[in-house]
Amino acid sequence: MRKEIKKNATLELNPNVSVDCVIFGFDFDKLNVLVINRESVDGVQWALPGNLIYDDEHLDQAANRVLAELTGLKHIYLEQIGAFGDPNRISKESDRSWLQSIRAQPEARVITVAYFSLVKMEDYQPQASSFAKSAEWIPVNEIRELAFDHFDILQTAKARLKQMIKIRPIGFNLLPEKFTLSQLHKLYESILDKPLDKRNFRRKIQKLNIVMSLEEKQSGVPHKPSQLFMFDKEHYLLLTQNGFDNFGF
Amino acid sequence: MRKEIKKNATLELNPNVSVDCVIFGFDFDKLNVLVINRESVDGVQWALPGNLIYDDEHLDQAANRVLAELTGLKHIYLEQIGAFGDPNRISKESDRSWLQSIRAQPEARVITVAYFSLVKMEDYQPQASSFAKSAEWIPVNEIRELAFDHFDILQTAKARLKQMIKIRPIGFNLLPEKFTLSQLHKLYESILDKPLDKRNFRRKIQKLNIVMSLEEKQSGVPHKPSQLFMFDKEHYLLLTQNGFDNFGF
DNA sequence: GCTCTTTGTGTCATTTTAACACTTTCAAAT
DNA sequence: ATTTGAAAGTGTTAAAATGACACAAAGAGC
Repeated sequence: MRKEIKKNATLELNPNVSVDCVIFGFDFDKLNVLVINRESVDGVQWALPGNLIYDDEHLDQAANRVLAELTGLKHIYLEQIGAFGDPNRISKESDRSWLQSIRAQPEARVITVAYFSLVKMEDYQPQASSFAKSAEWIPVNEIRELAFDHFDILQTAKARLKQMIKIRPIGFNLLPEKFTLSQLHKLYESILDKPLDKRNFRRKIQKLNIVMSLEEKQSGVPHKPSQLFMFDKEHYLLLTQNGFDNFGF
Repeated sequence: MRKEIKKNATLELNPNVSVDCVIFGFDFDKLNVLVINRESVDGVQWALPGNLIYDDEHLDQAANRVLAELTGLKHIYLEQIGAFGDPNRISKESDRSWLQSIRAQPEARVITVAYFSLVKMEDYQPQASSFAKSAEWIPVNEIRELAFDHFDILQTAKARLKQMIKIRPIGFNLLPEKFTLSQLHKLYESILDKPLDKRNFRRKIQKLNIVMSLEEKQSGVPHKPSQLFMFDKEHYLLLTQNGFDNFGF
């Protein structure tokens, strides 16, 4: 027997299963990811927010709890990416020594279940929170290395996001409630990682009827102020009822 | 400490992590799934082939091993669907009692990592193998219940398959090397669960250049014999190099 | 040679796509 | 007041893709 059977396992960590979260944000220019940093011998090392689950906890709940504990972000919809479980995932020495310092069983085989989400960066400024020292937005394209297998997880998350945005209007989660078509345009270009013709993009979005234009314009900008739009959830739901699941980008 | 730390964990099962496999087959008429059956108090109960992983084993390897052990199927490409881990997944009494009979720690919290694959049914006839008594093809649409959370897993696998076939030519894995366009057509209809116009379907497939027609026809059929085709991998790879990832169904 | 069954094929009207450039509006600077 | 810079906003056209639709051809079995 490898572990004792407890009838009441509440509040007991499961040493074999963790969750990690890939949180994307958009600064109107490029995609960012929320990472936490830890000190290591050779400087700062970034990691995705993640930790072991409790034995009686739903995976989805665990992801939400861990994210909140490490970054303060609460009540966001996390979607599962998949499980990552290379038995040799702890290959770097810095990972090993860090685990020694935080885990009761640093040598245990861990498989991790990864989640991703898209949030409005304006809603979450790590600088302003009590977690300021540990959580940080980093442009996705600048990341070269992360702890454990987190870099792999990030790549998978990017690919999944790219796939998903062609199928569901998740992009709107990255923008404020009121946004301009240019912002939306830039967002799609960032995620799909290719240029999209401005006029064709606008035409397509407007034809789909998934945005509604407000009576309001940008102000204070040193150029022609843009019309503001909102995501039109109702029209989108109508679309899906006819089996719509392809935005055609 | 919940379990002892072993330096050499080889051949030791990890009580918290299992894998389950959803294997789809196509009988030229409808989709089928490979299930194993177990005896229970109230008759026969079907389950997906699955079991605990070893502590030092890659998840993907574990899935292949378990599948081979339970069904004899080897060397097939399994793609991960995701992790399923409701702490209450063992809700049915029959599940509980079955676990008692096969697991060292029947009460342990298990999260399972699900995989799916598509195979040619002709390549695998459970009746003919030594596993005949336990493995069986069942039409997907006739399945109403499975052990544990396997029914959920199956639904997720179906949805994933539907998504995937619009993006990658995985359907060909379900057909023999030489097939007719009608078979391919029926396959797409089965997976997408909607009728597709025959002529438009054929036009699209042929325009994409992903099938090549052979010099060979069906024979022995009591009607006009059909041209045989093969999947044209080379042309498909060319397509992907231009970023092609949408078959437009 | 008749019947049954499935294969295989073409057109047309409509919609969608991709490519492409110039004017408008505002704030800031002069 | 005028200029400048910067992004917003807008339309046409040719080519391609889509969806709807019906009948002749080929073989096996009787």
